[in-house]
Amino acid sequence: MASRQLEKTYEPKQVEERWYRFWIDRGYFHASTDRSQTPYTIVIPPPNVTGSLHVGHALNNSLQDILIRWRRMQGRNTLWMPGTDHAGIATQNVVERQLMAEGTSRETLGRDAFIQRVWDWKAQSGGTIIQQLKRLGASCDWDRLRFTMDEGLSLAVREVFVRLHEEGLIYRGERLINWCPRCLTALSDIEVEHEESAGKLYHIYYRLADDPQTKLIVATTRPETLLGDTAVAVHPDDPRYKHLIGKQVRLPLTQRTIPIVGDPILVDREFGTGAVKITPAHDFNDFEAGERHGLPRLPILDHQARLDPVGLRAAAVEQAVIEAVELLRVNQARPKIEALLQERGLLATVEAHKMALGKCYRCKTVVEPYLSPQWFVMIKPLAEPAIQAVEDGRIRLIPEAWTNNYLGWMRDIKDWCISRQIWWGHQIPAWYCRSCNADTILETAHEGMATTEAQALPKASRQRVTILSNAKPLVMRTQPTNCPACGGSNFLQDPDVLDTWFSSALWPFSTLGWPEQTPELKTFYPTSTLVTGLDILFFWVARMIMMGLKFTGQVPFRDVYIHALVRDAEGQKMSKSKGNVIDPLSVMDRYGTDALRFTLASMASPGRDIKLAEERIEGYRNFANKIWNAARFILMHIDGPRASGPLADRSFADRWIMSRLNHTIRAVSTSLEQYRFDQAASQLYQFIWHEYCDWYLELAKPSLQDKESPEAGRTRQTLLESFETLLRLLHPFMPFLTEEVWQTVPHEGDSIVTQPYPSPNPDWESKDAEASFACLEQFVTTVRTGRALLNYQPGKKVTLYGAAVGGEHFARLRHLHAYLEHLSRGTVQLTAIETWPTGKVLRLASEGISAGLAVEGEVDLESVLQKLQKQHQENRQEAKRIEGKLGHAEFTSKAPSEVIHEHRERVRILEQESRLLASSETQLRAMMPAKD
RNA sequence: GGGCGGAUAGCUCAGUUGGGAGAGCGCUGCCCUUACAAGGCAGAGGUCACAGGUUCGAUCCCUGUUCCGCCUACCA
Repeated sequence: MASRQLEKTYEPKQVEERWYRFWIDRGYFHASTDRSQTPYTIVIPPPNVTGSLHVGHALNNSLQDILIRWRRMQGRNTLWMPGTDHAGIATQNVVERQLMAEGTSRETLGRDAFIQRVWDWKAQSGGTIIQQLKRLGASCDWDRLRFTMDEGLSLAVREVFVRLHEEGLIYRGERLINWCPRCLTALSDIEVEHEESAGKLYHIYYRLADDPQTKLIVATTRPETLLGDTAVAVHPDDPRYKHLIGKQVRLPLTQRTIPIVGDPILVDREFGTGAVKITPAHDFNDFEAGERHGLPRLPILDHQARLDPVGLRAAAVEQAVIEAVELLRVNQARPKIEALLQERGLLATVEAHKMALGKCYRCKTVVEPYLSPQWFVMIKPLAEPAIQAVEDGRIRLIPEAWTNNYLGWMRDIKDWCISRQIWWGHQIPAWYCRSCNADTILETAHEGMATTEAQALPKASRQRVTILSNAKPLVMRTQPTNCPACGGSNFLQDPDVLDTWFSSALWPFSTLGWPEQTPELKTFYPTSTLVTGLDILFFWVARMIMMGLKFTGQVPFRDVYIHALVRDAEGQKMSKSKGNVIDPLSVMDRYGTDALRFTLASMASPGRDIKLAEERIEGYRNFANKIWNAARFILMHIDGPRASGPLADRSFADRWIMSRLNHTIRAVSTSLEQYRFDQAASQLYQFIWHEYCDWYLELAKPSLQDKESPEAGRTRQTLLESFETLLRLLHPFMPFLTEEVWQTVPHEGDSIVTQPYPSPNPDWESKDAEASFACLEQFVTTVRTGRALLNYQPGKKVTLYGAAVGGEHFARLRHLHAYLEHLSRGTVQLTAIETWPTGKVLRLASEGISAGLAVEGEVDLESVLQKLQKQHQENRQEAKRIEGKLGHAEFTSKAPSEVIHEHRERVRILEQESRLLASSETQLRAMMPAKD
């Protein structure tokens, strides 16, 4: 029966969807707790449910899929746990935009209806990225798909919250936190991005209260906040100012006087004027300085970062000033304040000043330090074991260079603000008894509410609830029925939700059923490897380690592979606004999924960002096509008997390719074990294209094409055996192509997905065949160079001569005589150089192998001669260099003997080549018409 | 300010017990040779950023300099 024939080019689109469905239908990706094989587990970094696949996802998930498919083929019980993240702020924004387009708002809908809207949205659009991951070939166990807001995961969140609270590791308090005045919520420290920007440094006069002639100059970048100053600090050892400590200054634009305090921590004597204003309600350092000196906090900004009239009045700001700046945003108020100071002659100088501005990582709005009651995780006790786990190697970061980064951050970690003033997310499981907290729960819709805490709530919210920091929460797994203090049953649940990363931190065990001790948890936890980008090392990885250790007593994963960031071809970060985004979906459409995956793998070098250019993808598309065509060739020649038998009985070509295949299997396996996806990819590429296709298939042709050949049966056997094996070796990288091709060639089993991954076989190794190949390659390449020089047509039969330095190489050439004639397309005479004709032969040499080509017809002898001369010159230079080294007594006495021997051998070969080239030149000259 | 990484062919990057500088893409020439023009064959192209040091010998190890990234930080 004739084998199936393939189309001339590989068309990925036609095969990808078909095979993916086949794999899913057969349940190949499903992990089971019943299997006895060693588990291998990866939990996916859950993409935002609002997300759609970008090239960073493509990289991240391609690498995970390579690992998972590799381990699955190795026979491990593999689980790749998929899922998505509810992405609090991002998702809420998406749905709010929809509402806005409909002319409504979440406030109009109310909390419950709004949350229902988000769920509706998720049901309709939240599966986008999951479908896209499937297109990428991701072999996740989709039966186990999880979402951070699922019931089970939410249960885990409440459990963790309650337990941490019971241990005193979660607390509520009024602190300065980072506040985004656009998202109207608190952010954790790491959600603030610092960006250098040009600002101004204002020097302002503060007059002494009892001696207005004496002025202190205070430097600030934020003059508008002076309205909330409660002190001025100088260094206690500063001779310029220390006598002023304890005195009062008049605070400009207000009716207040404030003290001068000495503070060695806050004040840097070298900077500015050496005198600094203290605004405890609007600056982190000042907050701490305020604590040290017992200063009051006067908030003067509202939740939208506008100058708040209530706060300004409370700060005794002059009425005229209030009228000038009230309800202006900070950046609008600043010039007004500057002008007012100028008018009154209180502005000394203004100079340009570079500073790092904190911005919201989601919306890039400048964040404000903002005083409000929030929930925090006391992090030091959790960080300590997480540091230990990495220090003692229970968790390995790869590349290792990130370890110090991690440790440094963990050792200096600050308490984690986990409450967010949004609706979409895990609402904090804390309830307040209304009767016991009658004084601390404020429920007015009053616009100009005076307290700072009231301002923490979105202004637009009609049902304003403010829970003061001294309210008494009941933290419980479920809503309490009766107040333990008063027996009352009227409760208010804390309106805040948790930071999305709080639930993500539980991902490796919450997805496996924790807090239940499920079979899944017992089988698959701790997980094996986490694959992630550096950008969420602190957001996610560090927190998973802390929570995993705290609640399971085990590390959540053993290896953390940190991959690079994908940039555009110019090295710019990809962003929609720059328009330099490479869309992986479009890439898959045009070049095929396998080409994209292989490209990303090949560029995943450790410690370096990936600059992705489309030409690279095209190159690997061509690679896929090359394999496709190799398959076509094989299918054309496969019909006929196959003779299996010991490798020793097979041809030189067969033994050589099996030896190289074995070498490649070993190399690829080692690379994968070390997470060197780039190396593995290039080893595969090199072997398949430049050894298997370029040489082996050519070497195999004579026996395949000759019906009489006694070799044919054995060659067909090797051809198939090697090809089927390399398909399996390649499968984790190019799953679709390999399945498609594998199904057309003879094989055992239903799918390549579940076939064993190749392992090295020492019987395949043949040093002898590899040594022979080196001789063959030298000879053939040299002949080809000569043919190109002489401008011979590729098909032209040529008379050739061959020789070698050393009997061993010469014997190998003799043994390979038929191959030499086939590949160099000519008749080859292997005899000592001395016996070659003395005229009309172009003599060339390389690495001790010599080749002669009969010169016939019209030939541009001049250019051939030039080429020879150049080569000869290089030869002499190299020989001189090496002889120079050998001439130094220090070298010959100190260098290892192998090195010296190697040098001598090289000189010997160079000498031989030199003689050959010289005689070749002489001959060429003799053939050329004499000049003049 | 602190920390980390990088600088190798036109471009993107490999390159460990220190000993003849590599790949892919691009470029040049020849070729539609019955698997593949998304291809074949051949070729050109490098003071391995700079300056010192260690060594018989340095792209590799050490020191310093310059430039470029990234992370991190409260210099008002």
